[in-house]
Amino acid sequence: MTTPQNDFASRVVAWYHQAGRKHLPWQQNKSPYKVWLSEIMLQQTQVATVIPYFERFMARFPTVSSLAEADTDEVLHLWTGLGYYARARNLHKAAQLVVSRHQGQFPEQLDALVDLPGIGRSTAGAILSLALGQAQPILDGNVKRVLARHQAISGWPGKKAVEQQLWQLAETNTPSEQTAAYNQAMMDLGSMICTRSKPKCQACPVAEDCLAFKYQRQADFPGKKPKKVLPAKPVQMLILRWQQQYLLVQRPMQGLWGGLYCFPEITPEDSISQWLEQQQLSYDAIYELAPLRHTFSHYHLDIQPSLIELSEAPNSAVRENEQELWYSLQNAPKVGLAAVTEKLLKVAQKAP
DNA sequence: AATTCGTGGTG
DNA sequence: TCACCAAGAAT
Repeated sequence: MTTPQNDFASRVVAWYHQAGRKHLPWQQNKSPYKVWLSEIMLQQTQVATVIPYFERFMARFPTVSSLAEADTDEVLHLWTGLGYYARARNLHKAAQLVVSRHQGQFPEQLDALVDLPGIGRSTAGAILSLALGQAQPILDGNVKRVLARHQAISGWPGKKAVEQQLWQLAETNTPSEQTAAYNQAMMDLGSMICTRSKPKCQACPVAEDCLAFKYQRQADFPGKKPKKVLPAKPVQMLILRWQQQYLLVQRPMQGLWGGLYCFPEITPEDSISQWLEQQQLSYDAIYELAPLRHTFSHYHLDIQPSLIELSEAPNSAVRENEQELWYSLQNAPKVGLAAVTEKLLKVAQKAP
């Protein structure tokens, strides 16, 4: 076992062996498949949130080929509540490409990995370094924070120039030996020590030459994203109930909640009774449920849900060319739902 | 290059 | 209650 050639890396690697995380589910019997799946789930998502999803996913799809053969609906079903559903759609496509293009084996070259949907440079670097021991740098949010503070890189990493500087640093700091330990250590340092608030610099192996620590300007790095006032979008959601089943309509694969099954939506100006008439649906009662605000990264969705008790069996599709289904909690079909849809289903179940 | 993609935890 | 944002990639 060779010691990393640069002093920064050797301190980081030594710290990893002493205090790094080694018992996460995707670190056991590491494989490119496990590392890939975990890296995709962990994008913009915290470890504690991911763990149960990862376990369920691995239990159902233990291999890349089993994932490739699955229905997209079932993949989205296992992703329900995790968010950023394009990750699941891309994961599924990439699995099929690994089978068709690479004979079921993960490619071991960076470019071939980046050519798969949902895999960018950092995720590719993580797969190659963590699972295969290749000397590839990574640059996730944790690494960005550690490097930005250590070298006092100013500016928001969302800016291309800042990102390029950080990649340059990542490349020069990443050792050619023990790269897996180094990369894992950098992520652990970022999430456990070099936290965004109240960093534990006393426990940091690279605090002695950290510029942010030297000047006590940890809060200044990395630069913050310019804040904007989120717009609010009002919408009515129609919860159509017939014999304890609820009408859900599949959304287009592109865009928000792509491929998920959601309640029909109308604008706040639209009349529910007119909409029902157009759909040739008759009803016993309409209950206006409590409004709720669901906040995305880029806007607030102000939802006015209405529970509509139908009075006779629905006979036709709500719209042509759209998948629809009648969902019951007792016999739930394996399709993808947004967190809000799940929440409203439970609310409706309790309502009269 | 700046936006678009979710959700739950945290202070 | 609410702003902030976490193991990014695609467009």
